[in-house]
Amino acid sequence: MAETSSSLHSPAYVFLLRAGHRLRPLHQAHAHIIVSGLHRSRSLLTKLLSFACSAAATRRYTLLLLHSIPEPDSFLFSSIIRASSRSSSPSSSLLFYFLMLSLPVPPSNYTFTSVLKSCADLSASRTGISIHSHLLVHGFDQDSYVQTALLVFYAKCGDLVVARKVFDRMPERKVVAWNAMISGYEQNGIGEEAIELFHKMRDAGVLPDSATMVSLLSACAQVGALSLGQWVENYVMENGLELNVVLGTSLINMYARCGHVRKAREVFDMLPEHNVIAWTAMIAAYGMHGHGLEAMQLFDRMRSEGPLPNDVTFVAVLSACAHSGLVCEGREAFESMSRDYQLVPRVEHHVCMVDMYGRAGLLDEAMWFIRERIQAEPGAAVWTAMLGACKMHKDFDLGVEVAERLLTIEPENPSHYVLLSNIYALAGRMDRVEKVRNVMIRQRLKKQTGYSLIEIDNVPHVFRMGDTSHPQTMQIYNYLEELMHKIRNAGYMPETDSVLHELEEEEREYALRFHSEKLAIAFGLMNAGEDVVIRIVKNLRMCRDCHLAIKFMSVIACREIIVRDKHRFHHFKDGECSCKDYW
DNA sequence: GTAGGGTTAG
Repeated sequence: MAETSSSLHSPAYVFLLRAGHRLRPLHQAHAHIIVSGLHRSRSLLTKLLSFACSAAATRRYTLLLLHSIPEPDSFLFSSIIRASSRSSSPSSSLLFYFLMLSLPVPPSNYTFTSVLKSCADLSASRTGISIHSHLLVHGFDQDSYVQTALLVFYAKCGDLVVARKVFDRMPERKVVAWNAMISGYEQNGIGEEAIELFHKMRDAGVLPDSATMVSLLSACAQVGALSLGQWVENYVMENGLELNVVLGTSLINMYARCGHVRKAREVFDMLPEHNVIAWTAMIAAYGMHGHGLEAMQLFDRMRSEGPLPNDVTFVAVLSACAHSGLVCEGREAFESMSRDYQLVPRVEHHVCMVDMYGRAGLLDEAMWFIRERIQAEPGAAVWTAMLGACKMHKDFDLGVEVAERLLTIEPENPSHYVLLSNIYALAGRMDRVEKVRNVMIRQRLKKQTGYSLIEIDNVPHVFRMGDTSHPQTMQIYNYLEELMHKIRNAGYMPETDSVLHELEEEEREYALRFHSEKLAIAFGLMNAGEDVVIRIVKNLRMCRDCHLAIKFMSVIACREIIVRDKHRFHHFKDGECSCKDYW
């Protein structure tokens, strides 16, 4: 095919560049290329095709274009595969890849990085695994770019063991490879591993960059590692890493999830630019701390001076309303979503609405919403929210009905059984409680075990219920006994409801007194400085009894106690909780 | 022309 050096200086090329990713101008540029007699220029056609792929032009058009080119080469295929892998329909790149193989045109290392990225983004695990074997056949398994793409593919598909294998076998690990592995752990909810790998990275003498810090902060947010998060902020400042909107958002999220809403807001105000993700993160931050009014104020400001809210923003807004009892505001936001922003409510939004009505005690409204406003068959998440409401407001009949429906939808989920047995217990149906427990034992369903984490002098300590592994165990239990005695004298009465059947059989003897958050608080009161706020991170929801006990503890110990549970924050102070018992 | 980064319900 004729290639003239002039084709890249031709007016047609300028025309093409100007067209960019817009479809109609691309058609015009195509016409221009033909009219100027440059339709044999491979570089121009490659560029045109790549633009067409990024524009997610109709597949018909791109295929037509492709077929009009005689003997397309490896470079051309790699270009369009890369362009499609970054477009809104990455599956096209798989199509082009298999077309390439069938011709056959030999793939290159560039081909594999792109096509693996598509598999990762599509979670196309079977296809990705077969492509793994292709790249072995073509001898690209030692290419560090291909290896990193492969690692990311396995991590995105959730196979961290294989991802780690790829990582460990890399002869040379640059910062990008470390970042990919750290991010992989974090994205899969294994924040501890992400943090551990970060320490290994430092030991290996690899200098972290901004992307490392973003993933690391997410990991800190996940596990509640405040001191490491603060270290990261320091590092960023001292090493002159630019506080851009991505890094800033990660920092906001870390502070919010580690209990420091005010610091989160400071970072938000510091950012040079605010996109929809940064706004959403800050609204969510207020929401999870029960600061519904602040969340709504910020949302109003966003509507008047910020970017357009997206569906994630509305999840944050509705959740904030739900956790603060802002029913009218929430209802209006829900309507506004489709009316003003043409956003289609998804399951998450429905769940928030049901949760919002439910928490507020408007169980009829919640049921009405499920019946009338949800088009398809409501999923398990919606019923879980409904069940939570029944439990909170002690509507046992409805609760049992809902729980049984949940079990038919997701019979393999142990937490539904726990909820159902709780509802039966609250309703006094002990016979049913035993039945449910037996089903669980027969099916070997085990509920998650709870733990609580507290940092003292930047060192994290983890406690589990009835934990005796800590070196200070004796002192902690003695201290806790004494504390429980004091709060009983102050008027605390154990909420025995909560003892029932949240526990496995052998754990019952520990009952309520030694739930992990109580152990962590006792340990914190013993070891933290006088005026230090006690901060606990718990992986499950708190039970009613702990919630009540901690209110008393905040008075007796004269201390502010902040607990993050599975869903939100509780700030205990002077005998009250910021959630206003609204959780 | 190649690999890695932030927000969301229960």
